[in-house]
Amino acid sequence: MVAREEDPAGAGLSRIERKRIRRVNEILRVAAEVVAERGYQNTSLDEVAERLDLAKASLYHYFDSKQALVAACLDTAAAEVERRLGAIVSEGGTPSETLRRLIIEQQVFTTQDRPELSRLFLRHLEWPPPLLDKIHEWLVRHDRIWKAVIEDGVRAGEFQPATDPAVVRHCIHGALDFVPFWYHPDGRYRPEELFEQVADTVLLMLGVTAGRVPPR
Amino acid sequence: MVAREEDPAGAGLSRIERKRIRRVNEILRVAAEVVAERGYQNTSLDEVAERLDLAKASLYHYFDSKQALVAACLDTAAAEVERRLGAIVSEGGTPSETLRRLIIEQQVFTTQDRPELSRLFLRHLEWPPPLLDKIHEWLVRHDRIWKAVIEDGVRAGEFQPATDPAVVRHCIHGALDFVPFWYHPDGRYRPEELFEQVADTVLLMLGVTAGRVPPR
DNA sequence: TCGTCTATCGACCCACCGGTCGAAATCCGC
DNA sequence: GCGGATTTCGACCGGTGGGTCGATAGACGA
Repeated sequence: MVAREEDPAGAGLSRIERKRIRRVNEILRVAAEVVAERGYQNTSLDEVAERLDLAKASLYHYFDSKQALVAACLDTAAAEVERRLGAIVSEGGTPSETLRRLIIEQQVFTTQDRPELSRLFLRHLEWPPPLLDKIHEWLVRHDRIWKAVIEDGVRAGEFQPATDPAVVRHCIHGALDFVPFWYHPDGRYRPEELFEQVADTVLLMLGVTAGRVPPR
Repeated sequence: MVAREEDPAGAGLSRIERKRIRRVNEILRVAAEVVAERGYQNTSLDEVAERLDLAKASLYHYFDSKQALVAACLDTAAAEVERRLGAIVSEGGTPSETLRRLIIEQQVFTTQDRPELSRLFLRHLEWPPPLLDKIHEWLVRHDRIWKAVIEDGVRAGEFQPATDPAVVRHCIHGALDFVPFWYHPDGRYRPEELFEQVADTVLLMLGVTAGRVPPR
Protein backbone atom coordinates (compact mmCIF):
# COMPACT_ATOMS: atom_id res chain seq x y z
CA MET A 1 0.00 0.00 0.00
CA VAL A 2 2.65 2.49 0.95
CA ALA A 3 5.04 3.89 -1.59
CA ARG A 4 8.50 4.33 -0.17
CA GLU A 5 11.61 3.77 -2.13
CA GLU A 6 14.53 4.91 -0.03
CA ASP A 7 17.81 3.10 -0.24
CA PRO A 8 18.12 2.74 -4.00
CA ALA A 9 20.88 0.18 -3.59
CA GLY A 10 18.34 -2.03 -1.90
CA ALA A 11 20.80 -3.36 0.62
CA GLY A 12 19.22 -5.59 3.21
CA LEU A 13 16.03 -6.13 1.26
CA SER A 14 14.69 -9.38 0.01
CA ARG A 15 14.63 -9.91 -3.73
CA ILE A 16 10.87 -9.64 -3.77
CA GLU A 17 11.02 -6.32 -2.02
CA ARG A 18 13.56 -4.99 -4.49
CA LYS A 19 11.33 -6.12 -7.32
CA ARG A 20 8.43 -4.25 -5.83
CA ILE A 21 10.57 -1.14 -5.54
CA ARG A 22 11.53 -1.41 -9.18
CA ARG A 23 7.88 -1.68 -10.12
CA VAL A 24 6.99 1.34 -8.00
CA ASN A 25 9.73 3.38 -9.61
CA GLU A 26 8.56 2.33 -13.04
CA ILE A 27 5.06 3.48 -12.18
CA LEU A 28 6.39 6.74 -10.79
CA ARG A 29 8.39 7.35 -13.94
CA VAL A 30 5.41 6.89 -16.21
CA ALA A 31 3.07 8.82 -13.93
CA ALA A 32 5.51 11.74 -13.86
CA GLU A 33 5.60 11.61 -17.62
CA VAL A 34 1.85 11.84 -17.93
CA VAL A 35 1.60 14.59 -15.32
CA ALA A 36 4.27 16.54 -17.18
CA GLU A 37 2.29 16.27 -20.40
CA ARG A 38 -1.20 16.79 -19.13
CA GLY A 39 -1.11 18.45 -15.74
CA TYR A 40 -2.77 17.08 -12.66
CA GLN A 41 -6.44 17.37 -13.53
CA ASN A 42 -6.08 16.02 -17.03
CA THR A 43 -4.09 13.05 -15.86
CA SER A 44 -6.34 10.02 -15.62
CA LEU A 45 -5.25 6.89 -13.89
CA ASP A 46 -6.58 4.96 -16.84
CA GLU A 47 -3.99 6.59 -19.05
CA VAL A 48 -1.15 5.97 -16.62
CA ALA A 49 -2.22 2.36 -16.36
CA GLU A 50 -2.53 1.96 -20.10
CA ARG A 51 0.97 3.28 -20.73
CA LEU A 52 2.19 0.72 -18.22
CA ASP A 53 0.14 -1.98 -19.92
CA LEU A 54 -1.65 -2.43 -16.67
CA ALA A 55 -5.18 -2.27 -15.37
CA LYS A 56 -6.13 0.78 -13.40
CA ALA A 57 -7.10 -1.38 -10.45
CA SER A 58 -3.53 -2.66 -10.28
CA LEU A 59 -2.25 0.82 -9.56
CA TYR A 60 -4.24 0.77 -6.36
CA HIS A 61 -2.15 -2.15 -5.26
CA TYR A 62 0.81 0.23 -5.01
CA PHE A 63 -0.81 3.56 -4.19
CA ASP A 64 -3.80 4.50 -2.09
CA SER A 65 -5.09 7.20 -4.38
CA LYS A 66 -4.32 9.39 -7.33
CA GLN A 67 -3.15 12.06 -4.94
CA ALA A 68 -0.77 9.70 -3.22
CA LEU A 69 0.65 8.57 -6.55
CA VAL A 70 1.29 12.09 -7.79
CA ALA A 71 2.59 13.15 -4.41
CA ALA A 72 5.16 10.37 -4.61
CA CYS A 73 6.17 11.57 -8.08
CA LEU A 74 6.69 15.09 -6.81
CA ASP A 75 8.55 13.88 -3.76
CA THR A 76 10.95 11.93 -5.92
CA ALA A 77 11.60 14.80 -8.29
CA ALA A 78 11.85 17.35 -5.51
CA ALA A 79 14.32 15.22 -3.61
CA GLU A 80 16.43 14.83 -6.72
CA VAL A 81 16.59 18.52 -7.51
CA GLU A 82 17.33 19.33 -3.90
CA ARG A 83 20.14 16.79 -3.89
CA ARG A 84 21.67 18.10 -7.10
CA LEU A 85 21.44 21.75 -6.10
CA GLY A 86 22.82 20.86 -2.69
CA ALA A 87 25.73 19.09 -4.30
CA ILE A 88 26.59 22.20 -6.27
CA VAL A 89 26.58 24.33 -3.16
CA SER A 90 28.81 21.94 -1.26
CA GLU A 91 31.31 21.90 -4.10
CA GLY A 92 32.33 25.35 -2.96
CA GLY A 93 33.41 28.34 -5.03
CA THR A 94 32.51 31.98 -4.82
CA PRO A 95 28.82 32.85 -4.42
CA SER A 96 28.73 34.18 -7.98
CA GLU A 97 30.10 30.95 -9.37
CA THR A 98 27.82 28.83 -7.22
CA LEU A 99 24.74 30.84 -8.08
CA ARG A 100 25.51 30.65 -11.77
CA ARG A 101 25.84 26.89 -11.57
CA LEU A 102 22.57 26.67 -9.66
CA ILE A 103 20.85 28.68 -12.37
CA ILE A 104 22.19 26.44 -15.12
CA GLU A 105 21.39 23.24 -13.27
CA GLN A 106 17.85 24.23 -12.48
CA GLN A 107 17.17 25.00 -16.12
CA VAL A 108 18.58 21.66 -17.22
CA PHE A 109 16.38 20.01 -14.67
CA THR A 110 13.11 21.73 -15.45
CA THR A 111 13.43 21.69 -19.21
CA GLN A 112 15.07 18.35 -19.82
CA ASP A 113 15.45 15.91 -16.97
CA ARG A 114 12.24 16.48 -15.06
CA PRO A 115 9.80 18.55 -17.06
CA GLU A 116 6.99 17.63 -14.70
CA LEU A 117 8.71 19.81 -12.12
CA SER A 118 8.14 22.89 -14.20
CA ARG A 119 4.43 22.40 -13.62
CA LEU A 120 5.00 22.26 -9.95
CA PHE A 121 6.88 25.50 -9.51
CA LEU A 122 3.76 27.49 -10.14
CA ARG A 123 1.11 27.62 -7.49
CA HIS A 124 -1.39 26.01 -9.77
CA LEU A 125 -5.02 26.07 -8.87
CA GLU A 126 -5.31 22.70 -10.48
CA TRP A 127 -3.64 20.94 -7.56
CA PRO A 128 -5.81 19.68 -4.74
CA PRO A 129 -5.14 21.55 -1.50
CA PRO A 130 -3.22 18.77 0.28
CA LEU A 131 -0.79 18.58 -2.62
CA LEU A 132 -0.53 22.35 -2.66
CA ASP A 133 0.60 22.23 0.95
CA LYS A 134 3.26 19.69 0.07
CA ILE A 135 4.36 21.82 -2.86
CA HIS A 136 4.56 24.93 -0.76
CA GLU A 137 6.54 23.21 1.92
CA TRP A 138 8.93 21.92 -0.68
CA LEU A 139 9.29 25.30 -2.37
CA VAL A 140 10.32 26.78 0.95
CA ARG A 141 13.08 24.20 1.28
CA HIS A 142 14.11 24.83 -2.30
CA ASP A 143 14.23 28.57 -1.78
CA ARG A 144 16.37 28.12 1.30
CA ILE A 145 19.24 26.93 -0.87
CA TRP A 146 19.12 30.01 -3.04
CA LYS A 147 18.60 32.30 -0.07
CA ALA A 148 21.75 31.08 1.62
CA VAL A 149 23.92 31.49 -1.46
CA ILE A 150 22.57 34.95 -2.16
CA GLU A 151 23.09 36.06 1.42
CA ASP A 152 26.66 34.80 1.27
CA GLY A 153 27.20 36.82 -1.86
CA VAL A 154 25.75 39.97 -0.33
CA ARG A 155 27.99 39.62 2.70
CA ALA A 156 30.99 39.03 0.47
CA GLY A 157 30.12 42.14 -1.52
CA GLU A 158 29.70 40.17 -4.74
CA PHE A 159 25.99 40.91 -4.98
CA GLN A 160 24.48 44.37 -4.72
CA PRO A 161 20.70 43.95 -4.70
CA ALA A 162 19.05 47.28 -5.45
CA THR A 163 16.08 46.46 -3.25
CA ASP A 164 14.86 43.97 -0.68
CA PRO A 165 16.76 40.73 -1.44
CA ALA A 166 13.55 38.77 -1.04
CA VAL A 167 12.03 40.68 -3.94
CA VAL A 168 15.10 40.03 -6.05
CA ARG A 169 14.88 36.36 -5.20
CA HIS A 170 11.25 36.23 -6.23
CA CYS A 171 12.16 37.83 -9.54
CA ILE A 172 14.94 35.32 -10.08
CA HIS A 173 12.63 32.43 -9.35
CA GLY A 174 10.05 33.91 -11.69
CA ALA A 175 12.48 34.25 -14.54
CA LEU A 176 13.85 30.73 -14.03
CA ASP A 177 10.57 28.96 -13.42
CA PHE A 178 9.29 30.54 -16.58
CA VAL A 179 11.99 29.12 -18.80
CA PRO A 180 10.27 25.78 -19.49
CA PHE A 181 7.28 27.66 -20.83
CA TRP A 182 9.14 29.41 -23.62
CA TYR A 183 12.09 27.09 -24.07
CA HIS A 184 11.98 25.20 -27.33
CA PRO A 185 14.79 22.77 -28.14
CA ASP A 186 14.93 23.68 -31.80
CA GLY A 187 15.47 27.38 -31.21
CA ARG A 188 18.31 29.48 -32.50
CA TYR A 189 20.64 28.52 -29.68
CA ARG A 190 21.95 25.31 -28.25
CA PRO A 191 20.34 24.65 -24.87
CA GLU A 192 23.55 25.24 -22.93
CA GLU A 193 24.12 28.54 -24.69
CA LEU A 194 20.56 29.59 -23.92
CA PHE A 195 20.89 28.67 -20.26
CA GLU A 196 24.08 30.74 -20.07
CA GLN A 197 22.29 33.71 -21.54
CA VAL A 198 19.54 33.40 -18.97
CA ALA A 199 22.17 33.18 -16.25
CA ASP A 200 23.90 36.31 -17.54
CA THR A 201 20.61 38.16 -17.61
CA VAL A 202 19.32 37.01 -14.25
CA LEU A 203 22.58 37.71 -12.46
CA LEU A 204 22.27 41.33 -13.51
CA MET A 205 19.46 41.64 -10.99
CA LEU A 206 22.09 41.07 -8.32
CA GLY A 207 24.48 43.54 -9.87
CA VAL A 208 26.74 40.80 -11.22
CA THR A 209 28.25 41.72 -14.59
CA ALA A 210 31.25 39.41 -14.56
CA GLY A 211 31.57 36.67 -17.15
CA ARG A 212 30.91 32.98 -17.19
CA VAL A 213 32.31 30.14 -15.20
CA PRO A 214 33.55 26.81 -16.49
CA PRO A 215 31.31 23.97 -15.34
CA ARG A 216 32.74 21.63 -12.77
CA MET B 1 -26.20 32.47 -28.68
CA VAL B 2 -23.23 34.57 -29.52
CA ALA B 3 -21.38 36.58 -26.94
CA ARG B 4 -20.29 39.90 -28.28
CA GLU B 5 -20.24 43.05 -26.29
CA GLU B 6 -18.61 45.69 -28.45
CA ASP B 7 -19.79 49.23 -28.33
CA PRO B 8 -20.12 49.70 -24.60
CA ALA B 9 -22.05 52.92 -25.10
CA GLY B 10 -24.73 50.89 -26.79
CA ALA B 11 -25.43 53.50 -29.41
CA GLY B 12 -27.90 52.41 -32.02
CA LEU B 13 -29.07 49.39 -30.07
CA SER B 14 -32.56 48.71 -28.91
CA ARG B 15 -33.18 48.81 -25.19
CA ILE B 16 -33.64 45.06 -25.13
CA GLU B 17 -30.28 44.55 -26.78
CA ARG B 18 -28.59 46.83 -24.27
CA LYS B 19 -30.19 44.86 -21.48
CA ARG B 20 -28.84 41.65 -22.91
CA ILE B 21 -25.38 43.15 -23.11
CA ARG B 22 -25.56 44.18 -19.49
CA ARG B 23 -26.55 40.65 -18.55
CA VAL B 24 -23.71 39.17 -20.59
CA ASN B 25 -21.21 41.48 -18.92
CA GLU B 26 -22.57 40.54 -15.52
CA ILE B 27 -22.11 36.88 -16.35
CA LEU B 28 -18.61 37.53 -17.64
CA ARG B 29 -17.70 39.37 -14.47
CA VAL B 30 -18.80 36.54 -12.22
CA ALA B 31 -17.30 33.87 -14.44
CA ALA B 32 -13.95 35.67 -14.44
CA GLU B 33 -14.17 35.80 -10.66
CA VAL B 34 -14.70 32.07 -10.36
CA VAL B 35 -11.99 31.25 -12.88
CA ALA B 36 -9.57 33.48 -10.98
CA GLU B 37 -10.34 31.61 -7.77
CA ARG B 38 -10.50 28.08 -9.03
CA GLY B 39 -8.75 27.82 -12.38
CA TYR B 40 -10.34 26.47 -15.50
CA GLN B 41 -10.82 22.84 -14.64
CA ASN B 42 -12.17 23.45 -11.17
CA THR B 43 -14.66 26.00 -12.40
CA SER B 44 -18.07 24.41 -12.73
CA LEU B 45 -20.87 26.11 -14.54
CA ASP B 46 -23.09 25.17 -11.65
CA GLU B 47 -21.03 27.40 -9.41
CA VAL B 48 -21.03 30.29 -11.84
CA ALA B 49 -24.77 29.96 -12.20
CA GLU B 50 -25.32 29.76 -8.49
CA ARG B 51 -23.35 32.93 -7.81
CA LEU B 52 -25.54 34.62 -10.38
CA ASP B 53 -28.65 33.16 -8.76
CA LEU B 54 -29.36 31.48 -12.03
CA ALA B 55 -29.88 27.98 -13.33
CA LYS B 56 -27.01 26.42 -15.22
CA ALA B 57 -29.24 25.89 -18.23
CA SER B 58 -29.78 29.64 -18.43
CA LEU B 59 -26.09 30.20 -19.04
CA TYR B 60 -26.46 28.26 -22.26
CA HIS B 61 -28.89 30.88 -23.43
CA TYR B 62 -25.95 33.30 -23.60
CA PHE B 63 -22.98 31.05 -24.33
CA ASP B 64 -22.59 27.94 -26.41
CA SER B 65 -20.28 26.15 -24.02
CA LYS B 66 -18.06 26.48 -21.01
CA GLN B 67 -15.15 27.09 -23.34
CA ALA B 68 -16.96 29.90 -25.12
CA LEU B 69 -17.85 31.52 -21.81
CA VAL B 70 -14.32 31.44 -20.48
CA ALA B 71 -12.92 32.50 -23.83
CA ALA B 72 -15.13 35.57 -23.69
CA CYS B 73 -13.83 36.33 -20.19
CA LEU B 74 -10.26 36.13 -21.35
CA ASP B 75 -10.98 38.22 -24.41
CA THR B 76 -12.46 40.94 -22.27
CA ALA B 77 -9.59 41.00 -19.83
CA ALA B 78 -6.96 40.74 -22.54
CA ALA B 79 -8.49 43.61 -24.45
CA GLU B 80 -8.53 45.73 -21.33
CA VAL B 81 -4.89 45.13 -20.45
CA GLU B 82 -3.90 45.72 -24.03
CA ARG B 83 -5.80 48.98 -24.05
CA ARG B 84 -4.26 50.19 -20.80
CA LEU B 85 -0.72 49.24 -21.74
CA GLY B 86 -1.24 50.78 -25.14
CA ALA B 87 -2.41 53.99 -23.51
CA ILE B 88 0.77 54.19 -21.48
CA VAL B 89 2.89 53.76 -24.56
CA SER B 90 1.06 56.44 -26.48
CA GLU B 91 1.47 58.87 -23.60
CA GLY B 92 5.08 59.20 -24.69
CA GLY B 93 8.18 59.62 -22.55
CA THR B 94 11.58 57.98 -22.71
CA PRO B 95 11.67 54.20 -23.16
CA SER B 96 12.90 53.78 -19.59
CA GLU B 97 10.01 55.79 -18.22
CA THR B 98 7.51 54.02 -20.42
CA LEU B 99 8.83 50.58 -19.58
CA ARG B 100 8.74 51.32 -15.90
CA ARG B 101 5.14 52.43 -16.15
CA LEU B 102 4.29 49.29 -18.10
CA ILE B 103 5.84 47.18 -15.37
CA ILE B 104 3.89 48.91 -12.65
CA GLU B 105 0.64 48.81 -14.55
CA GLN B 106 0.89 45.14 -15.36
CA GLN B 107 1.45 44.29 -11.73
CA VAL B 108 -1.55 46.34 -10.66
CA PHE B 109 -3.57 44.55 -13.26
CA THR B 110 -2.58 40.99 -12.50
CA THR B 111 -2.61 41.29 -8.72
CA GLN B 112 -5.56 43.59 -8.16
CA ASP B 113 -7.82 44.49 -11.04
CA ARG B 114 -7.90 41.25 -12.99
CA PRO B 115 -6.42 38.42 -10.99
CA GLU B 116 -7.85 35.88 -13.40
CA LEU B 117 -5.32 37.14 -15.91
CA SER B 118 -2.46 35.92 -13.79
CA ARG B 119 -3.70 32.40 -14.44
CA LEU B 120 -3.64 33.06 -18.11
CA PHE B 121 -0.08 34.25 -18.43
CA LEU B 122 1.24 30.80 -17.80
CA ARG B 123 0.82 28.21 -20.46
CA HIS B 124 -1.30 26.05 -18.23
CA LEU B 125 -1.94 22.50 -19.17
CA GLU B 126 -5.33 22.87 -17.61
CA TRP B 127 -6.65 24.86 -20.55
CA PRO B 128 -8.25 22.98 -23.40
CA PRO B 129 -6.20 23.26 -26.60
CA PRO B 130 -8.52 25.68 -28.43
CA LEU B 131 -8.27 28.10 -25.53
CA LEU B 132 -4.52 27.61 -25.39
CA ASP B 133 -4.34 28.75 -29.00
CA LYS B 134 -6.31 31.85 -28.16
CA ILE B 135 -4.07 32.52 -25.17
CA HIS B 136 -0.94 32.10 -27.21
CA GLU B 137 -2.19 34.41 -29.89
CA TRP B 138 -3.01 37.01 -27.32
CA LEU B 139 0.34 36.65 -25.57
CA VAL B 140 2.06 37.38 -28.85
CA ARG B 141 0.10 40.61 -29.18
CA HIS B 142 0.86 41.47 -25.58
CA ASP B 143 4.56 40.82 -26.04
CA ARG B 144 4.59 43.04 -29.11
CA ILE B 145 3.98 46.07 -26.91
CA TRP B 146 6.95 45.30 -24.71
CA LYS B 147 9.11 44.36 -27.64
CA ALA B 148 8.59 47.72 -29.32
CA VAL B 149 9.41 49.72 -26.19
CA ILE B 150 12.51 47.69 -25.47
CA GLU B 151 13.75 47.98 -29.03
CA ASP B 152 13.24 51.72 -28.84
CA GLY B 153 15.28 51.83 -25.68
CA VAL B 154 18.07 49.79 -27.18
CA ARG B 155 18.23 52.08 -30.19
CA ALA B 156 18.23 55.12 -27.94
CA GLY B 157 21.07 53.61 -25.93
CA GLU B 158 19.02 53.58 -22.73
CA PHE B 159 18.98 49.78 -22.53
CA GLN B 160 22.05 47.60 -22.76
CA PRO B 161 20.88 43.99 -22.86
CA ALA B 162 23.80 41.70 -22.09
CA THR B 163 22.42 38.98 -24.34
CA ASP B 164 19.77 38.34 -26.95
CA PRO B 165 16.97 40.83 -26.18
CA ALA B 166 14.41 38.09 -26.67
CA VAL B 167 15.93 36.19 -23.76
CA VAL B 168 15.88 39.30 -21.62
CA ARG B 169 12.25 39.84 -22.51
CA HIS B 170 11.38 36.30 -21.53
CA CYS B 171 13.08 36.83 -18.20
CA ILE B 172 11.20 40.05 -17.65
CA HIS B 173 7.90 38.39 -18.45
CA GLY B 174 8.77 35.54 -16.13
CA ALA B 175 9.56 37.83 -13.23
CA LEU B 176 6.41 39.88 -13.77
CA ASP B 177 4.01 37.04 -14.46
CA PHE B 178 5.25 35.43 -11.29
CA VAL B 179 4.38 38.35 -9.04
CA PRO B 180 0.75 37.33 -8.42
CA PHE B 181 1.97 34.01 -7.08
CA TRP B 182 4.01 35.46 -4.26
CA TYR B 183 2.33 38.81 -3.82
CA HIS B 184 0.43 39.08 -0.60
CA PRO B 185 -1.39 42.32 0.21
CA ASP B 186 -0.54 42.24 3.89
CA GLY B 187 3.18 41.99 3.37
CA ARG B 188 5.82 44.33 4.73
CA TYR B 189 5.39 46.83 1.93
CA ARG B 190 2.55 48.78 0.45
CA PRO B 191 1.62 47.37 -2.95
CA GLU B 192 2.89 50.41 -4.85
CA GLU B 193 6.20 50.28 -3.03
CA LEU B 194 6.53 46.58 -3.82
CA PHE B 195 5.75 47.12 -7.49
CA GLU B 196 8.42 49.83 -7.61
CA GLN B 197 10.94 47.44 -6.11
CA VAL B 198 10.12 44.85 -8.73
CA ALA B 199 10.47 47.49 -11.42
CA ASP B 200 13.88 48.53 -10.07
CA THR B 201 15.02 44.93 -10.02
CA VAL B 202 13.67 43.94 -13.40
CA LEU B 203 15.05 47.01 -15.15
CA LEU B 204 18.52 45.96 -14.04
CA MET B 205 18.28 43.17 -16.61
CA LEU B 206 18.30 45.89 -19.25
CA GLY B 207 21.17 47.72 -17.66
CA VAL B 208 18.96 50.48 -16.28
CA THR B 209 20.12 51.72 -12.90
CA ALA B 210 18.48 55.14 -12.91
CA GLY B 211 15.82 55.99 -10.37
CA ARG B 212 12.09 56.06 -10.35
CA VAL B 213 9.62 58.05 -12.36
CA PRO B 214 6.58 59.93 -11.09
CA PRO B 215 3.36 58.34 -12.32
CA ARG B 216 1.41 60.30 -14.90
C1' DT C 1 -55.41 42.67 -24.53
C1' DC C 2 -53.10 39.70 -27.47
C1' DG C 3 -49.30 37.42 -29.77
C1' DT C 4 -44.52 37.12 -30.04
C1' DC C 5 -40.05 37.03 -28.62
C1' DT C 6 -36.86 36.54 -24.65
C1' DA C 7 -35.29 34.69 -20.46
C1' DT C 8 -35.42 31.18 -17.13
C1' DC C 9 -35.93 26.73 -15.32
C1' DG C 10 -36.13 21.69 -13.67
C1' DA C 11 -35.33 17.40 -15.21
C1' DC C 12 -32.70 14.57 -17.63
C1' DC C 13 -28.76 12.35 -20.32
C1' DC C 14 -24.25 10.67 -20.63
C1' DA C 15 -19.27 10.40 -20.54
C1' DC C 16 -15.56 10.38 -17.59
C1' DC C 17 -13.02 9.16 -13.70
C1' DG C 18 -11.57 7.96 -9.01
C1' DG C 19 -12.10 4.22 -6.33
C1' DT C 20 -13.77 -0.75 -4.68
C1' DC C 21 -14.15 -5.76 -4.67
C1' DG C 22 -13.65 -10.42 -5.18
C1' DA C 23 -11.68 -13.60 -8.00
C1' DA C 24 -8.05 -15.34 -10.92
C1' DA C 25 -3.27 -15.71 -12.23
C1' DT C 26 1.46 -15.59 -11.05
C1' DC C 27 5.45 -15.94 -8.31
C1' DC C 28 8.34 -18.00 -4.89
C1' DG C 29 10.34 -20.56 -1.15
C1' DC C 30 10.22 -25.13 0.28
C1' DG D 1 4.69 -29.58 -7.29
C1' DC D 2 2.51 -27.58 -3.23
C1' DG D 3 0.74 -23.68 -0.47
C1' DG D 4 0.79 -19.08 0.74
C1' DA D 5 1.83 -14.49 -0.53
C1' DT D 6 1.86 -11.20 -4.21
C1' DT D 7 0.20 -9.25 -8.33
C1' DT D 8 -3.14 -8.47 -11.78
C1' DC D 9 -7.59 -8.00 -13.56
C1' DG D 10 -12.56 -7.22 -15.19
C1' DA D 11 -16.65 -5.63 -13.56
C1' DC D 12 -18.88 -2.50 -11.10
C1' DC D 13 -20.21 1.79 -8.26
C1' DG D 14 -21.25 6.64 -7.49
C1' DG D 15 -20.31 11.40 -7.91
C1' DT D 16 -19.45 15.13 -10.89
C1' DG D 17 -20.14 18.13 -14.50
C1' DG D 18 -20.92 19.62 -19.32
C1' DG D 19 -24.61 19.84 -22.20
C1' DT D 20 -29.77 19.16 -24.00
C1' DC D 21 -34.79 19.74 -24.13
C1' DG D 22 -39.31 21.03 -23.69
C1' DA D 23 -42.05 23.76 -20.95
C1' DT D 24 -43.16 27.94 -18.48
C1' DA D 25 -42.93 32.70 -16.96
C1' DG D 26 -42.21 37.29 -18.21
C1' DA D 27 -41.40 41.46 -21.16
C1' DC D 28 -42.65 44.17 -24.99
C1' DG D 29 -44.76 46.23 -29.10
C1' DA D 30 -49.03 46.72 -31.62
